[in-house]
Amino acid sequence: MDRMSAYAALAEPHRRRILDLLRDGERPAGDLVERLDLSQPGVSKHLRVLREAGLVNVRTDGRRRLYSLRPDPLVEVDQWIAPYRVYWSNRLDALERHLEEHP
Amino acid sequence: MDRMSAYAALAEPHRRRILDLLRDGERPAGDLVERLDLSQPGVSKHLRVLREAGLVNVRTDGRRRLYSLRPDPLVEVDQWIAPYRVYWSNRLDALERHLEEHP
DNA sequence: GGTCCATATTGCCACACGGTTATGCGTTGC
DNA sequence: GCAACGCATAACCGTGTGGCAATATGGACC
Repeated sequence: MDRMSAYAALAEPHRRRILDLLRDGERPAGDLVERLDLSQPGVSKHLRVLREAGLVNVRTDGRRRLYSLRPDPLVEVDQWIAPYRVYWSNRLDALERHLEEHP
Repeated sequence: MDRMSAYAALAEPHRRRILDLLRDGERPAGDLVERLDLSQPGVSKHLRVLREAGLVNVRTDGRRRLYSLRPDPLVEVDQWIAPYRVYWSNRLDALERHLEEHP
């Protein structure tokens, strides 16, 4: 298994859910297992993918492992989408102009 | 094959490249084949995925098929990322404050 | 040291993905 | 009609993914 891109990491719904949960702050892995309706090893595997994609940080605290968000790769994705934002806002502008001229 | 989510569709680099090319406007499939270093059926398969994910439109023009961008699913992705934008801009603010207070 | 707790890793499996070559199918132009 | 074009689909294949149960690892507590 070689490292997965941020885009590929985001393709999996459970992984997006994990990131959403981490927006509230650092959480131990077990916390995530409780809310994900997925086996513990399943969650652990997804966490590994997110780690390798650079989307999360881990910190060991006693026997727990605390995960937190590391948004850098998301910034990259956001930058990829940015030009499309321009694209669709232009189309909305065009629509508005159309509606103004043909009410 | 059941329908692929926009996120999953974006996981494939060739497909992102196709969308990038379509930002310049409508293009026939063959045009995309030329620039993708991929067999014609390969491109065709990716176009099918993009169609089923709602990311592109097709229009038949004689024996060509013209593809164009349909950004709606990207808007959804953008909306998913939006809260993270807040997240990392807060972190940047915090960094700035830190630097101001400890120059 | 031994036991329990929290998490990671392994082994296994069904299945989907991405690629290729070969083929089908509608359209155009002679 | 028929040959060539443009593209889609079919058939096939190696590889990766995502799920689970079982096991290993490592810290905490007695």
